[in-house]
Amino acid sequence: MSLSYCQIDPVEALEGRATRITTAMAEGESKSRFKRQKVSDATDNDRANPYLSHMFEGNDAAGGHANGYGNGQTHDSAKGGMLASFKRHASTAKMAKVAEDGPNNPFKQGHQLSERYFGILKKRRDLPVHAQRQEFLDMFQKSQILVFVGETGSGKTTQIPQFVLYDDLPQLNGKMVACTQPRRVAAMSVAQRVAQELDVTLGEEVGYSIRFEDMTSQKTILKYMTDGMLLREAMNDHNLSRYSVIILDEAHERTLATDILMGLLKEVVVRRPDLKLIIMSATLDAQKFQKYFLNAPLLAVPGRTHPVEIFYTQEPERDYVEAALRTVLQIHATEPEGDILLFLTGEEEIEDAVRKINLEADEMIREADAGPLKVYPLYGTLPPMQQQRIFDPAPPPFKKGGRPGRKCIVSTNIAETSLTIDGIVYVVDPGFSKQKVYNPRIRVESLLVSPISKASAQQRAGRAGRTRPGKCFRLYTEDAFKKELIEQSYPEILRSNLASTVLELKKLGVDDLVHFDLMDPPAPETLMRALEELNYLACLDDEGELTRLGQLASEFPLDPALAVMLISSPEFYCSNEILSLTALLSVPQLFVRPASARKRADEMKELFAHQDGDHLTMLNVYHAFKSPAAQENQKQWCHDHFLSFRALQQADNVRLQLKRIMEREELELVSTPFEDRKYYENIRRALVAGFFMQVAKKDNKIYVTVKDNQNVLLHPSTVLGQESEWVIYNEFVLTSKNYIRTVTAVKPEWLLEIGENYYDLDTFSKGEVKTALMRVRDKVRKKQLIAGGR
DNA sequence: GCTATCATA
Repeated sequence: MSLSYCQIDPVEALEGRATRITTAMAEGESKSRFKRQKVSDATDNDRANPYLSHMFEGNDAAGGHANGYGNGQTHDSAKGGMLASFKRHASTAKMAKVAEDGPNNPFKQGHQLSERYFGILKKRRDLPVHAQRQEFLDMFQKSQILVFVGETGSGKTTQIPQFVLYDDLPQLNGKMVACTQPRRVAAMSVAQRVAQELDVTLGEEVGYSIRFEDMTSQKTILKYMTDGMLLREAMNDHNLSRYSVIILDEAHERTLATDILMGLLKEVVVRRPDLKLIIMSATLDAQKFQKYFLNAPLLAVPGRTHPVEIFYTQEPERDYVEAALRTVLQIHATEPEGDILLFLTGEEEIEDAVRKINLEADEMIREADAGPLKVYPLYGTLPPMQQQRIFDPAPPPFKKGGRPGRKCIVSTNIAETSLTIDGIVYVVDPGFSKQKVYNPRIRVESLLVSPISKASAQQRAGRAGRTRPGKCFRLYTEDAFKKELIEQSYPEILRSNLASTVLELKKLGVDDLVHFDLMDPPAPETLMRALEELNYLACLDDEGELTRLGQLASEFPLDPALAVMLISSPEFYCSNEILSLTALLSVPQLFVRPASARKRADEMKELFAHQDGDHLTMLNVYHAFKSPAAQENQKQWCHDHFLSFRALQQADNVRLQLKRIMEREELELVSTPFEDRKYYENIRRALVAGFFMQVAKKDNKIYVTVKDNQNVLLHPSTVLGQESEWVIYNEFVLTSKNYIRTVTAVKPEWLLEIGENYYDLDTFSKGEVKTALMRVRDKVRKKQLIAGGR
């Protein structure tokens, strides 16, 4: 298909390109490769600026004589105040307007509304959703479930929960309104914005709840939270009884947590007729939500955006990176002022592209009198300081009245949803992103560069119209867009290993997984694999019921194998160490290896290396990080040792959270004395308790995974030598070859002893692994016999 | 001889 590409040497491809551009410019046909198609709406959004709040003092606690001002309505009574005449689910937009107009704060007894409040109120009433407030209320009051469609810029995330507050009055019966977000930053910044809009202190009437931070109190009536957080709460309160209304925002993103919540809430609304549910989504798939929720009524509100012109290539591009670079330079040479956003797939590709654009731009400046061009990379693992640079203003022209300067941001799809950059006028979309895929047959998750969906393409285009009309250059044909791109990306639940999810569902009280009503049910094989995995981990018994161990494991925000390893670790006298290791294994890569200093980075890593493997090496790193020498200036220390400060900090944070759960569940925190000969051996044995299913055995030169019989290689980043016969691994990475990464040497006797059920040799197919294990088993038996005989 | 999209508890 035309979206695929053949890899050609990019440098070679780039040569001869400068001429092409110059010719194109000279002939005035710079956009000849593109066919103008249609005008689409782009995005704008009113989302809160997290920095905004610092501009205001934001405290009105000093004021507040309660008196019945104006409209003869009230003095502030204990119940209602400004809202005294409101009845639950019987209010009108008009009534809300009167209450909003003050002068007293309807949600904060005895407080007058501030000047800032009225300033914001004016702007709020300009938002598209406000025109349909009454319509919204009519539907909300009539129906238990409502699907709400609002394009970006409609104001749905900030306004709808407030509309709900005025009509649901959760304070009257001690309940809350919840609004979920897929991302933590969004939950935080939206809560902050809405607290301002309601003229209350963040954390009081309006709060948020995310992992590591609960910014709510007894007073809270509106709570923004991550979808994962609400799911956690559901585990201990199957009816989510603290809430009278639950709003699932950004449902179209179809995160795993959102999908599970939808399935769950579909059941909860039956048990709780008093609970109302609002599903908020972008336009495209609204009907699908409606249908899933038994034809719930739908309300649609337009967004407010600037138009974006879309251009397609006439012919498919062979090499999307080369085509992307060419397009960026062409825009710079020929288009009026405005910044550029280019979407590529990963760190290396992006750094490479940044380098090349810089080179070419310099040449254009020298030879074609082009304006200055600042190029910035953007991806998730980029240090925050460098991420911040994308917000720097574009460079000014070289001389007054000269050709305009601009910035060009080369980004992963982090700029598609998570980060918005103002001032982007041109988007270049090659049509690819890295996506997670799961192969249940070999139980491997991997990342693959794949064509994006139509919905993603639209989202990307929208990024060009945030501040004014923009243009989007799609590096594929219109035909490819129409015929080859799927409508929506596959939801995460269809692309993941579901071991964690199945454990969560069990804990949520869902017994019959097969009949659990999910919007997109995963393949039966994926479910079977998950159940099998949990059974081997002894989290589920043979009947599929949650065991005591499974109950415990579900308390931890960890993959089941990691949770089981942690819970078992006191038996191996090393729970303190496994606690650290578990935290380290659940954060991003510790070791930093910049292209410019690979050798020095490797030398530094050598300092921490442990001959028995990467897990122990990571533990050494953590211990060194916590040593007095490093604590003095952690950041510098990490930098000097080519370690990721962010990852280590995060690991510290996770460790603390896990430790609290250990203490709550009365799991002992113990260590083998460091001087003890068995210090490291105990840790390696504990590893086996969680990862006995991820073992490989050396067979001649290559390794073969146990049971799945996959040929694998040790990842070159390992500290382990080639001589270890049996290894456990943390992950299977499928790139240029099959690699196993983060590996540690183990003894086969431990596998038979600690992973007893899995290592029932009758279940093994004939082969080198089985024969070797049988030999080990016989040896162990003989030893036991002799020992027993004495 | 190394290819980490983005999130989440």
